[in-house]
Amino acid sequence: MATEIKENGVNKQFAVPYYEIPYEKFFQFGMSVDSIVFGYHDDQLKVLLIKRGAAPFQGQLALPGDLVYPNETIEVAAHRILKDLTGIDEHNVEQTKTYSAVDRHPVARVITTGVYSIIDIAKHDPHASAWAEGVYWTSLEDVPQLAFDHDQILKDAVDILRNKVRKEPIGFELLPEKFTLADLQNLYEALLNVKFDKANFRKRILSAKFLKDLNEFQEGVPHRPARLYSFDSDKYDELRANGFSIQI
Amino acid sequence: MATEIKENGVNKQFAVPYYEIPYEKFFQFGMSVDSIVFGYHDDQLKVLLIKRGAAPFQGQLALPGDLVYPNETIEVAAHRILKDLTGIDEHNVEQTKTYSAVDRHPVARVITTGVYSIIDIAKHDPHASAWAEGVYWTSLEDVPQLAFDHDQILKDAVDILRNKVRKEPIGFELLPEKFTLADLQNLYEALLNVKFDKANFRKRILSAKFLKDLNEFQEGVPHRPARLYSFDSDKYDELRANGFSIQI
DNA sequence: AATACTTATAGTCATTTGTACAATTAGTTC
DNA sequence: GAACTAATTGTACAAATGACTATAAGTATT
Repeated sequence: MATEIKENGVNKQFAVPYYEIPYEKFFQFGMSVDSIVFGYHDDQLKVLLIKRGAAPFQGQLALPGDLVYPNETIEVAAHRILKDLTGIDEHNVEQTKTYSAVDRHPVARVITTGVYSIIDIAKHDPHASAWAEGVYWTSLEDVPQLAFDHDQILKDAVDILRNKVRKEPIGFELLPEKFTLADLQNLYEALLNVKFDKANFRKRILSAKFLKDLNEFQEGVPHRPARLYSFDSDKYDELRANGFSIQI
Repeated sequence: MATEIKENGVNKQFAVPYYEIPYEKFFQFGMSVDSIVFGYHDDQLKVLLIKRGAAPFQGQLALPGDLVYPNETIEVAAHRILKDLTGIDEHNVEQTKTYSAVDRHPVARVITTGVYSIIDIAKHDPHASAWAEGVYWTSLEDVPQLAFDHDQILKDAVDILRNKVRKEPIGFELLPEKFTLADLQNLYEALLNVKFDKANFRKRILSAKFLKDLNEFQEGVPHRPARLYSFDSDKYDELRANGFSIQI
């Protein structure tokens, strides 16, 4: 290891020789994370927006997001921030893209990473807290102009979600433990904003073999009760390990 | 717009009320970019590595990357840095992921975004400059342990590249203006590390209709000369606009 | 208790796509 | 001209897709 030159406890040798810009300037970025939380309920796909209660863009709708703490990863920050602003706790996030336009934040140089997740609206009860003045589940077609570059961030996230959904079982956590094929079809139709033929959807899903037939049936419906299934994640992992991938 | 509280020219109202951590601490991130440059030549897929001539990880192989300037986007920085370190100028980059583990950089808090591109090895002549002590085209299977978390960054990039390649025409800039179907097949085989049946590959590609038949033929080959094609980007854009997507 | 109504599920069938492989073609080299 | 190499075309069967019909199993209505 080469000799280390330390200043304020920070080794700067690796950067110094090649830049004319003062060293400190390289370490003045703010990092933020913006969550695209998709929600599903009653066959509808929505996105969670907050009303900003602080400048900039005070009063305007935005994706829930904020600055990353110095000792956090993006993913940890996403979890904390979403909980702070909306009370929503549990969610598995995945990155979309990182946005670094120099003027994307009107106040400081802030680079942001988008992360998305899908949750069951019925299982969560968001409420505005911290500097959020309101939280709203909004249908995609009703989303108004958002703060910052959040329009673009949301658009990109929708694209990524729809691509993902077609390639692997996603969103089983959005259905009850036991669900019917019609439930599953409704979920996919809401996520993708398309309609499938019922008979063919059934064939395709069943041929993928990651559903467990529970040999139970719906009750209390005013028509022929449907068969209940559950998601067989062991089977799915096994299929996946063998390089298998479905196509919806 | 709410009243703005400025300090050192920076509006801090939006952050201050909710954090116990001093404001400045949120703006001490370093941002870097690491380029995964895939190269193609002689039916081989390689990745461009540099030997680090500065701490940390001095002497070790790494992806070419460095800190983003305060006035640059990630993409602009990627271009500049790759040129500085290797002399490679033109390349279209796309993001892979952003890495934010708190200790991923041993010296400072640096978040990095991966970007990848594919270039024709024959058309570029990389040479080490700035703090790079060497530049190497390395076959994927020969890549040693890399600096930082670059092993993971490279692995993720390969996955993303391979996914991408299967879904849209990519890498036509890696072939000469006029190429044969065998050339194209070799390219895909190198990128994906698989083998295709020649007859079936031909049928699939031609049915996608984004190749222009030039009605010209190879010359000087010791066997039946192959028909030459070029990539018809007008046709491709048209197909793409109609929601069309190929599957290799 | 028969009929209407609703949704689930099964089956049919023509079409397209995928895959393996054989056959033919068009050049060069010996 | 025969042998060789690789390009290209063709063929045959399997599998997947998609539109559609038929039947089943419940409840609600009369």
